[in-house]
Amino acid sequence: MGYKTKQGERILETLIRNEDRHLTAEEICVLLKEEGAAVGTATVYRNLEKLVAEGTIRRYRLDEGESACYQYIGDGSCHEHFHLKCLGCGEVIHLECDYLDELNSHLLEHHSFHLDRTKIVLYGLCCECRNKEVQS
Amino acid sequence: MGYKTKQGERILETLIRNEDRHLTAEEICVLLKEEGAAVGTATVYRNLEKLVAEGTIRRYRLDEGESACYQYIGDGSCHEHFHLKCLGCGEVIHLECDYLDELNSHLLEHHSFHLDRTKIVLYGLCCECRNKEVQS
DNA sequence: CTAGTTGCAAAGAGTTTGCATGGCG
DNA sequence: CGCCATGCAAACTCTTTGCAACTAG
Repeated sequence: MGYKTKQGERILETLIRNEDRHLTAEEICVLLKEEGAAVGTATVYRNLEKLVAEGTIRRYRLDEGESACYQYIGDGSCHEHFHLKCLGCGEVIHLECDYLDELNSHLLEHHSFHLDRTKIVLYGLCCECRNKEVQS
Repeated sequence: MGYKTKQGERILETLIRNEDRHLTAEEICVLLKEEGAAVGTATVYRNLEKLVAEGTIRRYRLDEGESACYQYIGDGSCHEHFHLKCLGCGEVIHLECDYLDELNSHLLEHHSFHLDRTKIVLYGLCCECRNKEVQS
């Protein structure tokens, strides 16, 4: 079970080519259509689901009401990172930081919880938006 | 702007009465209906939106595809906490822990990011599910 | 009286599913 | 050839919106 199809390959290619970004299902559809090789929405979702299950890509939702985002994980460990989403300007900061290890250790030692480092999204205010808010 | 209505009061009461849980909009509808004082879905959503904007309740989404949850914040600072959601059994662990301060400091000092402590949801595996996975 | 609020039903976004057709192995 | 994948459209879930009736102040 698991045939190799043109559509499936093209979807994965697109994710790999954009591994520094996070794409929504619809963005993937649009990209594929622009390349002249449109793939049905349902097919995109079904392939994404498989890739997530395999562990090839990660999936997370950046905010309420927004659509889910997908990102190629790659083989390295360098892709474990925080996402910091600013509630002011909406910017998403990708952050690769060793502090993750500390957080991980703390949760493990004190709360017996094994953190999944691929899905972390924290909310707050970035520097600029924080300043604006303080001033007003 | 801002009348006091029976419906609005009842919605807030329900949230306060369940401040240790997180309720979805639909659960609130059902609870109100069971009390014999049904409130329209749209009204529930509109009131929740206001309460979130006021900062009276918090709102977060525990997982993809699931509906948003709402919880009364109260007046104390003791309600700032992590949510740890186990990807194995689905259990949500509410955790009040001083470590939050450290995380906060780190993000502020090293990344100029001011954390919103009301919206934190981390994913991973709880102790039991971790053990199961290691064994298999 | 007048502006904010309600409730219904319809619209909307994002995602999933049923089913006939098509393609991989 | 058999099974899996595709694509379309319809279904579905959660949430928002339009609008007329209602109600708090």
